[in-house]
Amino acid sequence: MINKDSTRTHNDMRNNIVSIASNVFEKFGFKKTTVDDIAQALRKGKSSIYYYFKSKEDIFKAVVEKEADAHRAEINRIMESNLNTIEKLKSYVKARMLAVKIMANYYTLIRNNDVSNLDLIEKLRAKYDTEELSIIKRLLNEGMDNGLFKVKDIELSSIALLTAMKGLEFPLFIDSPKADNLDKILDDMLDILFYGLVIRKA
Amino acid sequence: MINKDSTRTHNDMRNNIVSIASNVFEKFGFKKTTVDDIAQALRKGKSSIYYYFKSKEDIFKAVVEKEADAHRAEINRIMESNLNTIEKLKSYVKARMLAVKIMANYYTLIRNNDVSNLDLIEKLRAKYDTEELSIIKRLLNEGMDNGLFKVKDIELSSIALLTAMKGLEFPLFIDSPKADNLDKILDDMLDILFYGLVIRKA
DNA sequence: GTACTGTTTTACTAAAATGGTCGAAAATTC
DNA sequence: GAATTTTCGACCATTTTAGTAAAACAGTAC
Repeated sequence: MINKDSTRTHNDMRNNIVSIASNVFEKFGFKKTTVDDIAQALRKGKSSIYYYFKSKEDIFKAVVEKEADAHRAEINRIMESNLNTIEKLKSYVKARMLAVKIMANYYTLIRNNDVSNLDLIEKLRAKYDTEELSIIKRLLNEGMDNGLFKVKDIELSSIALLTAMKGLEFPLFIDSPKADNLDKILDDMLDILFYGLVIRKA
Repeated sequence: MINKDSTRTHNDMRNNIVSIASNVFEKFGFKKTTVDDIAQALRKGKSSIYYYFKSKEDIFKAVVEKEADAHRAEINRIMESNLNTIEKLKSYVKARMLAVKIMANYYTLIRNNDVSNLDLIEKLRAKYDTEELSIIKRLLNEGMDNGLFKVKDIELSSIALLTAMKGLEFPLFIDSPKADNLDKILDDMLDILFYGLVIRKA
């Protein structure tokens, strides 16, 4: 029978590996990082890693998930705020674009788009895209409920919005604007985007 | 017969490769950079690289040499200035410590000190150390000539000074101080170092 | 001292990756 | 059109890497 202390230290070790692996992956990227690199940073043997994780990909997913958690916390803060739905959607889009920085490892993998990692990219994309669509739908539904939005097909509009944000990723990859510039860029583009969504009030 | 234009474009291509390779080596380090990485950055096939360079190590040496040239230009500017020899030596030491940044690839190789690269490190170390000793000796000789220095054994003092500067590299590796802080740190340490060298004037 | 558990390490394997070469094709020059 | 230069695909030998199994180690309980 596993005692609770050993479970706790097991999880402590897993968290330690994830934390250190995050730094190593950020430095070298998924492909160029070896499990031995991570082991050396931990001052352990490579095989020890496999005691805690199934594979290199398993470690990487845990790293991305930890980063995603930080991003989710930010999204939840926005969703539960007292902002009207337009402001919520604006804040959400900003936070989502900043995810490029918070979820650094995930976006680096996507940016490099190395053909050898397509399988992993697709797995992760599917997972996080589903989450994003869910959030966008909640916001569009909330807007429909309170009369701020008029959307004929929430499903299609959600997909369109997500696709638009993904289109914005590329310039962000290339040229990291300062935070205030990012705000201005997004404000301008969101005002244009909303023009077709918001009911005009006299 | 090679015409001069083809020699020029050949050299242009070599310079282009060195320039692009410099960025790739800086990003990934010598070991993790593959020749294919460099080729992809150049949008050429890997084999094309071998038309211009003998080996991966050959490319890296050319990269380091290009960085060293920038450093040499700075050193020559100091040596040919009208400063007195004490000020020259101070300026030299500062410039040399800044070489950690200018010769980024060389120092990154040394910092990582991966056992698999020891042969390459030793080759490069021998080359650039010899240059440095030569410069330090010139300065000490100049100081002896104009009475500003009193050095019993120029050879030993040169080696001691070079060793001291190498000792300073490590803290610089770890924590990149801002330029003005670096100036202050070096001024303080140089004043202490010179205390035993400069003839006291009444 | 023995038994057990959790963790780490050593030795190993199969597959993938890499440095580098060769010959042929393409592009360029004269 | 021929000569030269440049490029690339296919290939090879070697090295590296992800991952595994078994052994060893450290700590704990009795």
